[in-house]
Amino acid sequence: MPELPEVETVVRTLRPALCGRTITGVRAGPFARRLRLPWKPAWRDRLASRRILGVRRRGKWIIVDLKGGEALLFHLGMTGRLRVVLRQSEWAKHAHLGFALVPGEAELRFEDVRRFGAVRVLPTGELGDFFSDAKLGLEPDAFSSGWLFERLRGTRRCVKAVLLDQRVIAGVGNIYADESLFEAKLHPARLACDVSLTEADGLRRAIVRVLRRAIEKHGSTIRDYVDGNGQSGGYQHEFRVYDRTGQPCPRCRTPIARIRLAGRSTHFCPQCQT
DNA sequence: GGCCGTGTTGTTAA
DNA sequence: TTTAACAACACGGC
Repeated sequence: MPELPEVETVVRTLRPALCGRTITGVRAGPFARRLRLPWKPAWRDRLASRRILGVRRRGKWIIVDLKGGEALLFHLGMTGRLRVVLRQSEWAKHAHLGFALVPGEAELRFEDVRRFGAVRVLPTGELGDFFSDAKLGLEPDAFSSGWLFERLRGTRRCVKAVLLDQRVIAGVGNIYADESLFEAKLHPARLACDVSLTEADGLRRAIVRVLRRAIEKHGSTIRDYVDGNGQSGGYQHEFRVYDRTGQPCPRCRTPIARIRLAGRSTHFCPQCQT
């Protein structure tokens, strides 16, 4: 499930394959179907002959910056994949779009089994408005403990629900919310407004630490996720609570519990997370 | 073989 | 206004 570490890994693996190349055409895969946001035919012309200047990430969005003031944006949703393959290679079953690249024989393919992903083209100058219209929150390494404390203090939601809210922190999803709360020894169902400044400080550090480790392991592959080269991640082997229901807590050996919170499966140690 | 769980985001309802 | 619930989607596992 692509969250910040997976998206960051995709960006890092795509960068050397895309930077400096030129998009020569866009084609639909043989099994292409309507995505959450339908592809607009006019976008093809806005991409044609554009040289790729860079690839970057904002939250869970992937931004491909193009010469001439256009940007190609991807969101992987739950099962989206973005990878570079040879143009003549067979289309995956749920491949929706292919972006041909020169020089060379490569093609950037967008695949998405469940079609919760999104592709769009925007003028680079409108990116700021786009993200502010979406009320996208701060990157996890860009806020202070005091800021997090204030954001938590102002709401009566569970602390985990706040972590998952992209309008507060951009990029954290279900897996890393659970792992960060374990690292911070915070119970996921704690009311956000009851989290102290000291606890908020620990939580901020935990989030940054967990995400950094996950990026070092190239993200987590549960089922669908692969990086821009089609490689799986390794952080699923480092999970301490996520998907470890009933297994001993790595700190105190108490069996990991699982509850439903904010509509999501939530894993935690009932002994050492309080 | 039908049903459930899976997680992200946008929409709807309370 | 804030918060929770739900729909969208396909597939693996039981």
